[in-house]
Amino acid sequence: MSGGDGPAPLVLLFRRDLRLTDNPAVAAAAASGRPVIPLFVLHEGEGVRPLGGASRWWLDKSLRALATALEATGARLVLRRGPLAEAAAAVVRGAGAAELMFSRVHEPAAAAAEAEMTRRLESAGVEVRAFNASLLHEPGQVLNGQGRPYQVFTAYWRAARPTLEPGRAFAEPGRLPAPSTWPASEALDDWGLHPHRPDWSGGFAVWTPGEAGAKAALEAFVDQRLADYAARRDRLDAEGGSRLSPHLHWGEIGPAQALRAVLTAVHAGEARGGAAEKFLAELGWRDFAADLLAQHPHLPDRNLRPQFDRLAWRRAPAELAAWREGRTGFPVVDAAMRHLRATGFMPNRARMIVASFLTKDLLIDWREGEAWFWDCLVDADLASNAMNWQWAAGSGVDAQPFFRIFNPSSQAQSSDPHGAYVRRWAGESLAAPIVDHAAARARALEAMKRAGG
DNA sequence: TTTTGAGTTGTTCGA
DNA sequence: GTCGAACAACTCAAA
Repeated sequence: MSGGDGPAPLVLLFRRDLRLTDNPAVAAAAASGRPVIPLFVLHEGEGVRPLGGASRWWLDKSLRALATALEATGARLVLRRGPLAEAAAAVVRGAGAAELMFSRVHEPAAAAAEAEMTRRLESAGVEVRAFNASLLHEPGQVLNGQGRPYQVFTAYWRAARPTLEPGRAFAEPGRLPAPSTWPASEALDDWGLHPHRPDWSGGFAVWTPGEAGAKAALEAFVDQRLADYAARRDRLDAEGGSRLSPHLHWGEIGPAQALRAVLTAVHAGEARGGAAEKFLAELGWRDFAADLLAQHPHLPDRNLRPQFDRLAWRRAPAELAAWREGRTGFPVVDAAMRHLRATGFMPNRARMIVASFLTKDLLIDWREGEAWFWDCLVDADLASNAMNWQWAAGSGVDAQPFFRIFNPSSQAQSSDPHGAYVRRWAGESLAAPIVDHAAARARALEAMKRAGG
């Protein structure tokens, strides 16, 4: 504590929790009685994968929304770049802060950076408190009878689901006491998060990043689509998904808030338990992916099943480019890939179709697809993206039988029976098919049999 | 330790 | 057109 003019300030470090409502770190900071200095660090350091383009676009808007919301509390959002530990320590030191609070990011590299930051601050006599604002269950929390982490979702969820309760939301902050002087902040415009030359983000206007947009999205989902969720989420022509994934990724809304909203709707008789359970299981998949990534730090870049290391993936740059750009000649694949580029999003069912097409029909390494999704998706999430690509390729822990290869035509027939989705996103000029599905299927089966044998 | 049942999302073929 | 079986083998989780 410095001087005689009140308590030393507290640094409130925002991570993947860009919200004020139901945020444990924000609530704790507000209750501390200390002046609060909100900080966001754009973490650039070793082992940390740079954000993809769509994620950068989203973060730009979300930080602006957070800064505005903080202004209403009398606070300012301080922006810094650099390795997390250095940037946070510099702000703490400069402000003479006595405490730092943050909500954990559970990815291995991020967790390591947080541990380094914590070590450093604590050795300088600064109190550090960490919270969970982004998962219903943190990695390592759900264990089987042997005390070991689960490797398959169904068993994981059987154990995790019964422990979920609506719980109480953390209080919103009122006015946050301001420090006598504010640390210098970088200018968001200087970070260049919004794309330029070219600005490809015109179609992203369908999104409203930030806490207000997240709350509106949750409300619209619960009111309008939850009741039919289980059936319609697999329809490409119905927009039956929750569309919450990017908001959840950046923590503009927490999974606990979604859980409460959904259970409340069921309780009020606005939706059946079955639809709610289907959605809750999707929240469970987020937790499960984070758990798997913590268990297997190489999930994003190494086959979980080692026999896949022997698989003879094809190097086919022209076909990879055709896939990326939606020029494969398979209407549903091309529609989905164009949808992705235009809006930064693709429905879950479409993701499975294009992932199966890349890894089976084209026999191209799933890591190529993972990288493209990482760059293009507004909800790009290291754990979920990697887990799902490995699942689609068959190289993951919770693997499907390798002969389970999607047929683009029958998938289109069941998920887009009237062709509305295809017309919307790939209405004009479809190329001739770049592969024959039956032959490609046989090729993939043969290659996978050889690698697995 | 051994056994047993099961595993997000599928496709094809033949009766 | 509809239906059920076959498509491999393996790993995981629990009893």
